[in-house]
Amino acid sequence: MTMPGQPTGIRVANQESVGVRSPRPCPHNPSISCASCRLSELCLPIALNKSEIHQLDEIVQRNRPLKKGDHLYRQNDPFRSVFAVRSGSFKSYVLGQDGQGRVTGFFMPGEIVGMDGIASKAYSNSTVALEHASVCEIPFSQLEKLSHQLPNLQHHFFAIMGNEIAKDQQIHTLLSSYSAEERIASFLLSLSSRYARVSLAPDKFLLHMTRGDIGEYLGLTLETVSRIFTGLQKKGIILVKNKEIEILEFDRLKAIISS
Amino acid sequence: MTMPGQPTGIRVANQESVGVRSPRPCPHNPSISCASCRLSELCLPIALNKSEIHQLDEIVQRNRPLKKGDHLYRQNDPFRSVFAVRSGSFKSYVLGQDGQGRVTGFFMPGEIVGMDGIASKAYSNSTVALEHASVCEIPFSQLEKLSHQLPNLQHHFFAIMGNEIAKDQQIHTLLSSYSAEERIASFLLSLSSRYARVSLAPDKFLLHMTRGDIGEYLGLTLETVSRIFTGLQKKGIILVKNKEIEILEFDRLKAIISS
DNA sequence: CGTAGTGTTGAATTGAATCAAGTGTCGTGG
DNA sequence: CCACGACACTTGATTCAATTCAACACTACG
Repeated sequence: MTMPGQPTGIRVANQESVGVRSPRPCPHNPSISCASCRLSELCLPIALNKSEIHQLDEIVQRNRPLKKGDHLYRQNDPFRSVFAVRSGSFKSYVLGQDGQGRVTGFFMPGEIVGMDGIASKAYSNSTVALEHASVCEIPFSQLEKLSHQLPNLQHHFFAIMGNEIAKDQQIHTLLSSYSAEERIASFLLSLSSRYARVSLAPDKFLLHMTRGDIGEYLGLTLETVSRIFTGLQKKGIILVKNKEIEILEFDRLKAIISS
Repeated sequence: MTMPGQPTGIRVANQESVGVRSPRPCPHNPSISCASCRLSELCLPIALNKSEIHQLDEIVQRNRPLKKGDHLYRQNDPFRSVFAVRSGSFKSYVLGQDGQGRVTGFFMPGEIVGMDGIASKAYSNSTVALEHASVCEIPFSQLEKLSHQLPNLQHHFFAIMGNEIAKDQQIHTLLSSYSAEERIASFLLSLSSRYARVSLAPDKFLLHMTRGDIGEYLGLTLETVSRIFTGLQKKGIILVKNKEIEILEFDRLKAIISS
């Protein structure tokens, strides 16, 4: 089973070194339009025609870049917008009554964050940048209005939300019946295919989150995450160097999950 | 252990539920309209005016009742409709590669099931009746069309999906950081408030699912579920008699969660 | 350069799983 | 209507995977 989060299209990416992009406009550049954005076929504009994309463009606010540790929004903030990640990555988390944080998700370029606030009109978690990052802010009331005019957009946004629901159910399964090693293997494969999706190397990437973040997300302690990483490395399946992960044997990593 | 959802069959319903209903039309009655449905203020019609409800009525198909064990849909079936539970209850589950089932959700009257299929155009889980039950089937393409005409409906369906996403994230937190006892306490309180929502006794109700189902849902074994139930009973917090649960002390049950 | 945050590794502990009887309940068919 | 068999549930003994506790190493950054 693949992990939530990717429409599974194992696209092979360039073999550039970690984090290096092709020589396109700076990914943080706020002046790019939806039409020219390199994520347009992953993000909201998918399935829209030129004129529709232009209308979408009108309501999208391209915010200034966020620094590592900057919050996009906080738990209980009034809900106004959803955000399309443009560059960098984010984590969402909630604070338990004991002050402990629980990570509820990681978000990469082309993914939509903030949909948990739609129903209650307040965000139910906080979302913070894990590295330099930028987003497109999409005011939800305007998105609704525009969706009402553009059936394609309405259809696509229903699909995005449906995908989020399906993904969450996969995580439910993951947490309720997978071992620690299976969870980590699943997590790495999920990250890999999400990197592939944005044309970054699927076999060598940086973990911008800490071991503790991964543990909270997967329902494990940070010590267990660390031990599993070194275990997988000893087996020759992956290579771990601090925050850099290289997947050496995809097949064996996949085999762990379908045990 | 039973595989969730064998096609088996034809078992007739057990005694009527603990909470007694007011003497309204039979809840399985297929001839009721949205306007006259006693769930109208929980279900899709909320926030619609009379004429809008009438239009919704036109696309809703009131299917014949399902018997315990009947499937509403199965994993990989092409997605066509979402379903509003009208009476009875359902469970959704996926089959692991080992043939083991994992329960992904339980659904009660007024709740919407089937949204996991929206994105991929195929249901990602199977859904089966836990007792005599009936549903309103809402063909999704028609719901989309109508949503496009009725901004209120579009808004409300976005909210329903957003609510599902927020709910799934809470389960994520539950599974990733709560102990067995906390999970069970949380589960019982969730059921309780969902019974209250449909005007059934919140302190005394039947568990239509098995201990094994609950275990799969909460990431526990059926033995652990059973032990926790008897443990809570010994503490005087709940009363367990086979499938019947009575909550004696809500406060202490709530206190378990915020430990 | 020092400090705080992050990560690794080891040893001891433990919560829940597993293994194993045994009882209770219900629907079916004799 | 009763008896049988399948399934559901309980309870106990044992095991084990992951947590907890603890010490230390690395890295990054002002």
